[in-house]
Order: sequence, then C-alpha cells, then structure tokens
Amino acid sequence: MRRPKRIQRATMRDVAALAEVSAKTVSRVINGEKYVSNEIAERVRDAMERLDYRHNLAASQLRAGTNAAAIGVILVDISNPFSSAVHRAIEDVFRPLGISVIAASTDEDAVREREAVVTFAARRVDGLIIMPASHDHSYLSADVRAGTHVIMIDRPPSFLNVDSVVSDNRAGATDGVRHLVKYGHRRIGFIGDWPEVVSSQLRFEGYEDALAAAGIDIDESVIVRGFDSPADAEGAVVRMLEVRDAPTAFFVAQNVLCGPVVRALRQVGQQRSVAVVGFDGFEGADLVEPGLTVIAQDPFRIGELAAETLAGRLDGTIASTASHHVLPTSLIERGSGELPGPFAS
Amino acid sequence: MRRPKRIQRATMRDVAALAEVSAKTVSRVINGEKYVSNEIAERVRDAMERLDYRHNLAASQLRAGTNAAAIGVILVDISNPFSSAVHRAIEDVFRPLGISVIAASTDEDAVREREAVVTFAARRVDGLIIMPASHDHSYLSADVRAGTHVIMIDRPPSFLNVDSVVSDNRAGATDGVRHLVKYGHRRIGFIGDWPEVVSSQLRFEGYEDALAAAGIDIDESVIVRGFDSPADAEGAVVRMLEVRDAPTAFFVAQNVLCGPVVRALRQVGQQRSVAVVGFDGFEGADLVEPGLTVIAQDPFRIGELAAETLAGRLDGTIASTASHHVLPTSLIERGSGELPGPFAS
DNA sequence: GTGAAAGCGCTAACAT
DNA sequence: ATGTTAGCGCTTTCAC
Repeated sequence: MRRPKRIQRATMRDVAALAEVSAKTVSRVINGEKYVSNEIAERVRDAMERLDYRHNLAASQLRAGTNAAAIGVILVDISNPFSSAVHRAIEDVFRPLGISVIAASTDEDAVREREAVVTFAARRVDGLIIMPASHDHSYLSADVRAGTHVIMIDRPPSFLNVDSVVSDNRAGATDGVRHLVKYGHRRIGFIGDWPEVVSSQLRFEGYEDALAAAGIDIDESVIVRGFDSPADAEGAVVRMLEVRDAPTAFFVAQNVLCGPVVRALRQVGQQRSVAVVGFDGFEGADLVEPGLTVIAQDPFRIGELAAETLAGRLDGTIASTASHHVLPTSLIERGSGELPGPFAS
Repeated sequence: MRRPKRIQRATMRDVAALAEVSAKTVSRVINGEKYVSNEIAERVRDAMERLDYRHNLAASQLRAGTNAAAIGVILVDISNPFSSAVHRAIEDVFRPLGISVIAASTDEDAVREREAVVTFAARRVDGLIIMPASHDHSYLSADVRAGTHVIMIDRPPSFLNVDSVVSDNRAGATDGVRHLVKYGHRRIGFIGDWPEVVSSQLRFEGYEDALAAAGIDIDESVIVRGFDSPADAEGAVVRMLEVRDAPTAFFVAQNVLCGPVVRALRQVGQQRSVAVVGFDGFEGADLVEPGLTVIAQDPFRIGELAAETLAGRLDGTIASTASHHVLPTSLIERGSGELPGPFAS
C-alpha cells in the first residue's frame, strides 16, 4: 500500500466525549483561552493524554483563517557555513514565537527558487526569507499582495519593493583589495563566483573600484569568475601561477573558493610569498600558516536582523515602507593579506 | 493590528466560477487526475493564473486525510557542519518527492526535542528524522503507533523500536587512539563532549578499549569531558600541557573541539610535537600545519540513508522490522596523528 | 468527462 | 463559564 490515507488519531470530539464537555471547551483549553474552570481544564487535559490527542494545525489554520505559523527560508545551500549560520539565527528568533522554519536550497537555480515559493505559498507560510538566485523578483508580487511578507538577504531585491538585509559586498571587496595594494601589490588576481550571482558581481565591482583608485588597469588574464567545482578553482590558480608575470596576490570573493586557493598556493609552495585576502573564509582560517586574512561578514547578525524584521512585519510593529539594511564587513588581518608585494615601501 | 486574520486569496470556487466549471474539475486539474479534457484544463489554468490562485495545502490535507507532505528533522544544531550536511542530504532525497523539510535545533536539550516533536505532530508530518538529545525515546511511541515514521540518526534509539543510521563511534574512536599508540604514544589526553551525550560516551568507550588493548591505564587527569564554550576547551588543553608528565598526544572526540585543541597547541608552540587525532575535524583541517589527522564520518551518507529509509517506509517499499545501519568511519592521515611519541620504535 | 452534495477537524460567532 | 451552529477550502463519493 502506498501512503496510507487516513491515520487513526483521536479528534477533539473524542476528547470532548471522554471529558464530557463540548468540543469548543476542548478548543478553549488547547488555545489557552480564559473562562475555563480549572476543574474542567484538568479533566480535558486528562482526556487528551489518555487518548494521545495531538492538535491538528491544518484544521485549526483552515477554520481560523490564519497562516501556517511557519516561515519559509530559501537559501543557496543550507549546508554552506554562511547559509546554515543564517538559518540558525532565523530559527532562534522564531522558535520562541511558536513559528516553525521550513528551508529549501536552490543551488543558484532560479527555477528551484520559484518552485520553493509555490510550495511555501501553498502551505500559507506567514513569511519568506530569501537569499535570491533569481534576478527579477516581480514574480513574488502576487504573494506579497496577498499578505505574505518577504525579506531578501545577502542580495538586494529587484523589481520588488520588500525589506532586505545584505552585507556591503562592494565596499568590503574594495577594502580587501586596497589592503593588498597597501602591502605593495599591483598585480592582484580575482577568483570569484559567476558574474550572474549578484553578490559576486558586487564584489567584483569593489575589486575594480580599488584598482581604479590605485591607478591599476584591469587585466582579464588574472580574473576567473565561476567554477564547476572546487578542484577547478584550485587548478585555475595553479595555472595562473605558472606563467611569467603571475599575480603576486589574490582576492578570493567567495567563501567556498578560499580553501581551493590556499590549497593551490601550497601545491606550488608559494603560500608565504603570494598574498591572499578572502571574502568570508572558512572555519579553520585562523589556523593555517599564514593565517588567512579575510573580509568577514556576520551571517548570524544577517539572519537575526532579517528574522526580527519579518517578525516585526508579522506582528505589525513594523509598518513602514521597505527597509534596506546594509551591514558593514570587517577586515581581519591574519598574515596572508600582509605578505609584502614587489611595490612594498 | 496584530497578525491579520483572513487574507484575501482566490479559492478554488473563484477559479471554478471564472472558468465556468465546477470546483471538482479545478481540483482534478490541480491534482493531475485524468478525465479532464484539454480544453477545460487550459481554461482552468488560465483562470488560476488570472486570479493568482495558490492551492491551499491545509484544506487539501484536511479533507483528503493525508499528512502534511513534510517531514520534521530534529538536529542538535542546524549550523553545525555535520548537522547541516545531514540536513542537506535529507532535503535532496525529499525534494524530488514533493516533500518539504522542517528543521529544529535542540542544543542537546531533551525538552526542546520533545517540544519540536509535539509541533511536528500537530502539523501531521509524514515522518521524523531525529538526532536525539534525549535518552528515553519511548515518549514517541504514541506517534509511532499513529503512523508517524521515525528514524534516529547519529545515536541509536532507546526504549523505542525504530530505524537508525549511526556511525561506528566506538570503533572509530578505537581506531584513532590505536593509531596514536602505534606512533609511540602512551599518555593520550581525551577531549570530548559531556558523558550524557550518547555518541560522545561511545567515543570515550572506544578510547578506553584502545588503551586497554595496549595495556595502558586510564588516567582521569588527562581526560576532560564537556565544556561550556570552545574557549574553555582551549584553556583546558593549555593547562594540561603546563604540568609535568603532560600528555604527548590528544584524541579529540567532537568536531567543534578540534579547532580549540589545535589553537591551544599553537598557543604553547607544541603543534609539531604533541600529536592529535580528531573525530570529524573541520573544514580547513587539511590546510593547517601539520594537517589534522581525523576519524572521518560521512554526514551526507548518513542523511541520505536515513532519508531513503524514511522514504521507503512512507511509500511502503520498506515494511520489514526496524533496521539499524552502522556506517564505518575512516582514518585520514594528514600529519598531526603521525607525530612520534616517546615510545616510537 | 463533468458536477452536486457532504464532511474532514477545528474555531468564529453567537447563544445561554 | 460553557454549549450550539455553521462553515473555513478542499476532495471523497456518487451521480450523470
């Protein structure tokens, strides 16, 4: 038999019968309404326990016309350390409110993002927190109009007027590259995600900004954007270091690429001569030698702020027009970014 | 206004009216039943689009008597790299089946585990995958009887007969400690989680097994189990290294403690003299110097196998008695575990 | 192929 | 302080 249909479970009526009260009284006890005598409440709780009664949220939601007491969270990859920290922060805000969190990964696929939204809308989630893979968010407007609150994180909303919480990707990247310039580098490689990924593009623009400010021309031959696997990134860096006039420093614009770049440098034995600044880094980034200098984001704060904003929309304490939070990044010096370049003073 | 009650959304009746068919016909189109002419199906889809209709899963679930098309996943901490890999693997199995994943963290608190179970039961999830914080799982028996399938991961079920998928924690720990003994260590510190955590206890027993096999007595002064923070672990290791007769090697029984232990060794400058084997390690464990030797688990496989088992229970293809999968661990030599001890041959 | 009627389990609205 | 009635939006059942 596939998917057993009707599962035997005690209903409110069963509980009411056993406790010799009406169904409405049972409902009152469950929902903590007052005007129920202690004696009867006790009798009802007894009956619930004896029957292993479990409240049916679907029926409650349907009749009361409320939403699911759940929010949907759409991330690029729930197993990415940045994403899972965001996820956890969101959970911590909503658990005390009795709101569950349903999450989905997109792997940067806009189609999967839309599928997740359709599923979540069918569940009548109270709100959505989305790290968008798509570039045009207007497809959400019908759901927003229907009352589903949406918060964009990591990347700003486009063609849709909703709240957002992002890191200052462009300025962060500029800081990182300027740091390398300060330490005497002028030939700085850029290793990042595909240009289509908005946050990646912003980081690239930050790289361009810093080079322009230093009067350094862009050289496409030291720029690689987008890899099919971490191993590809490692290989690309190794190849860039083999040619004459190789970069003396790298700016790595994505957390999952930092490991491969460090690995590549070790493979050719240049981890103490070629400088690296990473965007975000990885867990043991302070333990490698030299330590990895990074532009750090605060994923927990991003998730928390997004969740607090959504919670405020849900309970009506936030009723203003869309807010756009841009969180600053911070440069953490650990050694790899302070290796001197040929123009060091 | 707090929590707007009834949200204006087109219902199936609205769609039916616009398409000039009955509600049942709209239902047929949505559920892909046959016996609907193409012409009418097209008309219905048109109407749905024009009204921004979103199917109401709660109503569907209620009337059809089905479950939520969702599963609950209860983990110690969804932001832990091990847990989030498990989570992602579970998502990958259920997404193609149209089943959503709701996750919750317990932080090793059995009360929060039970609260999560109650919430998920109220949602009528199809099944639960639990990394248990509790030690007596009999509280789940009523839900299991009511048809909710439960799979335990990482730690075996107790007082409840359900499927499980765990790593061979005890044997893995024995392998790791035996490895240190082989390289000439006899004074081996143990750094692990609280004894109440079952997987941690099993790893401790594996440590005891290996020492017993080598004829080494247990010395409580080199064993610390349970920390309130990573910094505490780091401090404990530093202190252990300050005394005379300090351990010449450490077995670190939990992934989040590996970083602190490595940090402590560097702090006292002994990372190249004191050997370390970690259980699970961290992301950049191959990039530190020396590389961290670890007993590796396969979190993705654990999640996948648990999810496949649950999916099999849901569709009835698995109907046998409870299965208990014990996945082997593997020793990955990277240097830190091969530093010779005083008894090296 | 399509439709009408009934009711899933709960709670809003209105008694009493 | 408790009960009665009706109906949320959908799908089952049965009719045509």
